[in-house]
Amino acid sequence: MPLTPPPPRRPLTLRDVSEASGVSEMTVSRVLRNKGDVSAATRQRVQEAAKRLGYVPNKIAGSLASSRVNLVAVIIPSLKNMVFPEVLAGISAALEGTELQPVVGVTDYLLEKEESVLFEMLSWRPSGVIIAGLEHSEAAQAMLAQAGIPVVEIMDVDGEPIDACVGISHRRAGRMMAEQIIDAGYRRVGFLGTKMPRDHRARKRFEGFTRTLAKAGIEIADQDFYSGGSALAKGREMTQSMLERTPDLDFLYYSNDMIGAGGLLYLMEKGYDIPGQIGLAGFNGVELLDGLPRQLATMDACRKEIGETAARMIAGHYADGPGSFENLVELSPKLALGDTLIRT
Amino acid sequence: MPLTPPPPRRPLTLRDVSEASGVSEMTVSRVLRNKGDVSAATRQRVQEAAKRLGYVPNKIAGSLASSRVNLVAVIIPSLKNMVFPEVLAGISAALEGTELQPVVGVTDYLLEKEESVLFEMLSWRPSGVIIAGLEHSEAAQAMLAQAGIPVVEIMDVDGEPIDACVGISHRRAGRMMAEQIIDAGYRRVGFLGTKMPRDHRARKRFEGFTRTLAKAGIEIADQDFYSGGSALAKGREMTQSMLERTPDLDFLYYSNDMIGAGGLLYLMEKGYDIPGQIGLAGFNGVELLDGLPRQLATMDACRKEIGETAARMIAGHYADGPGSFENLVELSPKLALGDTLIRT
DNA sequence: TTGAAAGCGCTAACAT
DNA sequence: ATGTTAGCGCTTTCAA
Repeated sequence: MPLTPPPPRRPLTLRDVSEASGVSEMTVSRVLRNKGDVSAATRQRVQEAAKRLGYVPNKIAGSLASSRVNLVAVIIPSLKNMVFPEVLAGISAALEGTELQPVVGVTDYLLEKEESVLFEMLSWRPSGVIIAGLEHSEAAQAMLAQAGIPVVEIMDVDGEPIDACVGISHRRAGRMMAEQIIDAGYRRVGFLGTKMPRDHRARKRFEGFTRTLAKAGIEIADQDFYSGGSALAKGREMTQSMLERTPDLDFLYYSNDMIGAGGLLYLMEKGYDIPGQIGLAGFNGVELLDGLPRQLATMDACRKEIGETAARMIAGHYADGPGSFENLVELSPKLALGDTLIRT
Repeated sequence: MPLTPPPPRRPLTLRDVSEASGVSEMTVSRVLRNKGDVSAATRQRVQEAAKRLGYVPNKIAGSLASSRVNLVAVIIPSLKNMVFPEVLAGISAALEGTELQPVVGVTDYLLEKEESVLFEMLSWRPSGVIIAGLEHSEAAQAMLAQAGIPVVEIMDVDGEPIDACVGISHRRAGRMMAEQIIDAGYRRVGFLGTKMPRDHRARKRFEGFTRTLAKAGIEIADQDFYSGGSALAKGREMTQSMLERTPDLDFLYYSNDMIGAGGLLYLMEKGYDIPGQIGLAGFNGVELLDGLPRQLATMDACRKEIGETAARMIAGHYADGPGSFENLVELSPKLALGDTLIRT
């Protein structure tokens, strides 16, 4: 009895579907892409054959032939910092319904790695690039400028974008928080942050913050920077040691909510009166922390909106032509006073 | 005065580098890939020309010609659950130094989306697939089986893998926790979890947990499931309402550490004696929570190790041939008693 | 050590 | 509505 031949180890091609359906490769291609006019009868035969065989189109070949790659390169520093998955969610949401798909590359906050990841991604000839920050190596800037595709730099607007840009001003965010703190009457302010020379956004917030305090005649009374380890635990430790060193502080500004939460938990345990005796604020507005005993004052960095806007810029470039959108969008971080910063 | 010609809008090709360096395309290709013998002099001229022009190779064309795509498709349910970025970190680490690169697809815990993401990724002809879970649609299973590339299903080993598999047994994890709780003398146990019919791993833990309790003659005294919202806040709310409903509970088992942390914070505020009056445990061992006032009992799901092992399986397949590795690896979740489960 | 020819699997453009 | 032809930019293979 004749056996059915074993399934081929070689991936199927359009030709296989063409032969199985008795229709030319070109028409099969049309059906599979819903392009051009194909009679309902032919369409059905082709679809049936493709499904029966389990045909998966080869996008490598398709992209080469059409010189269109429906990928958007998204380059971010990390996935462990909740901020970036949220930006990504915004990007995915905005790309939903278009042909475009995000592809993520991670730099670990390393400029050299950013460069190599960028090179790698550009070699796939994506339709656009969304990249975190405005600071890149010269080579990276050259690549982006030469790529001939829309480039959106996100998260930060304090600098010179290569092409388009959407984000918040971190200098302004630092300034806004400083103003709140001053208005609320705090005077002995400590700063706790990350030891990340590469985190330009944190640096800019710090600068905006200290300058605004300085204008009001206030100097940072103490500061400390950590690296590595669990942020919650670090916030705890740093808060403890800072208050031992400088007991008369009446406000602590944390460069992210996670270490702020650690500080909050520590101070509550120690019986500090918050925000009377000491006020607290973080940065980012991570929903993750909503269930803390007190709601930490913070500032929302508009992460989802940034992702959505950036993605719409790229999609718009192809749908409505270049220049169909504002190419420099500054969003306004929203202040949330929570329970740890006295209302003015 | 003659102007230098404007930079071409068209991306550069090998041909451009060939012309600029006066060397054949083939030799340029050899230099750029470090393949075959090229004289040092030629090599240098080519590299110089490529760098000067800012040439970025076209991997689309390269992959089509060589029919090798150095991409590993990684398909996971979400990026917001810290677990998956950690698995990813393990994958990236293990792929470092190989030619292979991970590319991530997200399913949002939806089987249909998993299917479409898988189809999309397979159409790029990756060198391997790493996919979370053992439960897939029939079509997805067929695609994976037909793809002709190594497939590693991760996170879970309770089921039938298509090809290779690495993870923990969630049934066993549930059982282990139940045994600890029983040994510690707790008898009135409540369960708090996520309302995710698609989260098979949480379901299996729950099953292993309840069955083991049942064997010891203990029935779950109360249970509740949430969906959406901040996990910390939900843990808080659910704990409160459960204890109002069933005040005599002496243990709460949470399906993840985040809601467990919410519960812990709530109970500490209310002045419960933990773990004397009531014991607590979560699941996952998220480092994120290391700074809590008490260390929550939990179980490490070996996330990084899972990622590393899966990636090594794919890399090994190409480096040392198929069958060069164990294709079914069960890791042992490590129990961490913390401060919320009495030691026996 | 270098080059020339052929073709990867598909689609744009042009027939019919 | 369907088919044919000619590449897309690279790498494989073979020849020099």
